[in-house]
Amino acid sequence: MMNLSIAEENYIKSIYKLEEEGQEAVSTNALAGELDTKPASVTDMAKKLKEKKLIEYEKYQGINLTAEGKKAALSIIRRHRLWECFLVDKLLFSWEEVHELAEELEHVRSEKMTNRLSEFLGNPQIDPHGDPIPDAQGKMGKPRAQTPLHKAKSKRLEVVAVSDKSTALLEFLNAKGIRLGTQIDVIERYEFDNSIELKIRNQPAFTISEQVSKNIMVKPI
Amino acid sequence: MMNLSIAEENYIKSIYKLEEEGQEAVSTNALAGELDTKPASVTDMAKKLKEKKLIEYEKYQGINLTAEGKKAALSIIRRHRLWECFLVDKLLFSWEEVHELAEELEHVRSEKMTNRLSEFLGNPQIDPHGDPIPDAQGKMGKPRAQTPLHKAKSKRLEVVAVSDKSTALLEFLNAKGIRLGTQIDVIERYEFDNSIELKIRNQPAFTISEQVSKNIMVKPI
DNA sequence: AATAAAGTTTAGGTAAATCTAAATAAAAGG
DNA sequence: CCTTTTATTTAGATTTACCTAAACTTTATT
Repeated sequence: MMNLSIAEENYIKSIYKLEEEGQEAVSTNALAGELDTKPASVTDMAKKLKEKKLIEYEKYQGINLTAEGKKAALSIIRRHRLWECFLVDKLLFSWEEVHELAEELEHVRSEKMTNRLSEFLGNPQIDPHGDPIPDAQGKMGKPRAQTPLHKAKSKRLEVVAVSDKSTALLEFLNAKGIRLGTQIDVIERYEFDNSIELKIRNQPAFTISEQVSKNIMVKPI
Repeated sequence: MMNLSIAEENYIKSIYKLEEEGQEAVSTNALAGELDTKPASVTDMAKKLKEKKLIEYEKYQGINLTAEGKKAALSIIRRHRLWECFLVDKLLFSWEEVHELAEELEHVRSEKMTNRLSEFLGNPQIDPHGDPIPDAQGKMGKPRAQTPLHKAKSKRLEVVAVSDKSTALLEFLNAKGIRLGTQIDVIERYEFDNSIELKIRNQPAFTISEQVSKNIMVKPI
């Protein structure tokens, strides 16, 4: 596999993420937003990654990963998620602390180390935020059937993942007692602002904004 | 503590190493050799590190770490050696494989993570090559009394550290059955090329070059 | 002490990854 | 369908960490 700089790896990862989120072709602007950089920088990098055959790219037509690009992305994501598992399971970090650290650890590229790490952790299938971990061949266990809470139909739900990994959201969820596996009862949906009133276990009901419910992935039980 | 780039961290680490090896003031050339770069680049970086008050430096007079520079160095070395322990103890790498990987892992700068890693490993005092690990306050357990094998006087010795961490040397030592704690009997010293004939346990005697014996640190038993 | 050799610095340049400002293309709205 | 808005690209700078070649110090040698 090609040797990618850290910057290149970050671009590949972000393109993969935006494709996953449903963008047919990833736009320069969207990518700049995701990477917190400027559109002009994205255009520059797009040319380079096209040169390396990691993306398909035509002026003004957006970006898509090639098969090789996808492979690279999955390898980076694998490393990222395994390190998150390590930080939570072994170093006892809580789930809101690990994303930033894993952003750095993921760039240490050694297949041998990655595979040993996986083994050491018991070959985990999902990371602390509920996301599936690609295997050594780059095959990603398809996520369990899941819907963002704001679109879920049932009243009884279980939290299976969180799509926003920002410290802010995860700390909020901690405070509310929401984690992976938590069972939620939807009490009321307010059309006005799309907020949702819900209840978990024996605690008093509380309300969350659409902003939050969009990022909680659930499945019915 | 200041925010250092990876390049800056590597310079600091190398300066520390050369100072330890006895250089009163570290020369531009020596540092260029250590970092596998060119003297002109060292001069450039020296100016920057002086600006940041991490080194003392005057044109043509060589380089020394300031107190702050020393602190930074010890923090990097702590991370490096803890990761080496992790790789050997937990991921079951052998001692010749871990130096390069730790060179990358060491640049992930998080005190919290470093301290948790240390705890997770049982607060080890020495790394897989026998070098002491600085504690969270940057205090380095002074190495046990040790001499390079080529200067040792006694006939019965124990290996306490290896100063060259190159894969080549460590693989050679593996092949010969020399590791930390190994007991060595010196059979003969040949003045001609300063090679040493030695014997370990029940194995047949063999000879090592001065190049090798210089890098094996021993203590008498 | 003069000169040669070795070590170090300066000057000027390059590549990667950014940026701003200006130019250009695509999309959206009347 | 023409114009305005939005998105994207180009051009030209900047920063970091390098480099080479030439100039300059220091040290060693006659």
